[in-house]
Amino acid sequence: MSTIGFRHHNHHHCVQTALTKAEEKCASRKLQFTPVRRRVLEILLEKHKAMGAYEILSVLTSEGMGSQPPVAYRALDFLVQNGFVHRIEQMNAYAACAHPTHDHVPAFLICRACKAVAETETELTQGRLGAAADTSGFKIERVVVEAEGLCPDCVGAN
Amino acid sequence: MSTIGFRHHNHHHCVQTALTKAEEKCASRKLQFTPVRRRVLEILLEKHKAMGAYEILSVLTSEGMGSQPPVAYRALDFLVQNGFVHRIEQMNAYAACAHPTHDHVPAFLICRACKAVAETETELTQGRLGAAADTSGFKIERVVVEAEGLCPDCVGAN
DNA sequence: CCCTCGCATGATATGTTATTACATTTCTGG
DNA sequence: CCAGAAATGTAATAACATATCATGCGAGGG
Repeated sequence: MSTIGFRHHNHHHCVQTALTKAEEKCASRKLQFTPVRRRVLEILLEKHKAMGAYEILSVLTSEGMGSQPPVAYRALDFLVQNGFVHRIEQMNAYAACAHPTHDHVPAFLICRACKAVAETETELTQGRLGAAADTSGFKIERVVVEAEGLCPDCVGAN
Repeated sequence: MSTIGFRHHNHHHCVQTALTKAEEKCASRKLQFTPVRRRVLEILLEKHKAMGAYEILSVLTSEGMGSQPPVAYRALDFLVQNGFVHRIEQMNAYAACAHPTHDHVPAFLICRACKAVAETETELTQGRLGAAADTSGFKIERVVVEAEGLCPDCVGAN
């Protein structure tokens, strides 16, 4: 899979596509794609950046969709749970999944200058970590892989 | 390097050794290994687990070494900066480094049941992530690799 | 010797992120 | 239509982290 996130593209189109896919996936799994959940995903897709829960909440509030933290956290939990959104641990923030149509182990490239986030993929049990887990008898269920550095634009700009 | 953390060992001995090493390293680099910094490292080494900043602070407080959050955070910053302690992003917690004598990229195995943490190593630019970075022109400076799952003890106990 | 500069600490306040708890409403399947 | 499950509304609070400014203290230069 190729990296997504540091390229220009037809954004309106990709937002619509992703929302439609999410709708279909929820329908087929009998999940409730409620207005708040839908709107939170849409906000993340539109912004195309990692956003904090309170940042998302403030958008919701300005639109009359709830003003208390649990509103945002519940929607985010649902979206993360179902693979539409990933949590970036390093930033305490959330970003729409770049390829939600298939199961995968996400890995991120995070620019420390402009905060852009690109998503790529990795394996659950990579080389050394997987080996270490095997050796010690540890059973890996989830991995967080997040690289911090400078994105192409910011490397140039210093 | 082997995984450390899910094995029994002479704990008093390893604490003392690590403290001595830290002392030496600070001396050689002209860093101030002050009482608070030393004690925070010692607390983490003794506990041999990831601890939150406020958990550490409460120990310090009970010993009369300061009671305000900045006391703990400053000491932790120093210890992290100098490679004596790692921050576990997923847990908002801190753990003493298992092999502080050489520079490395830490990777963690974190038990979701008992919260035990084992540290191993990885490369800055592993397989797919490194490839993705190269392709897109992203310059990786730091990586966070944290696996969550069940440690040998908890796999057995369910 | 003493000054001062850099670093560490003390202390207060505040900012940011996340959860608990409980009442109420809406949806879904039988 | 009803009962139970799922989602939402709302208030309060917990947990994690930083900004700011005052104070102490030790090493090196004058």
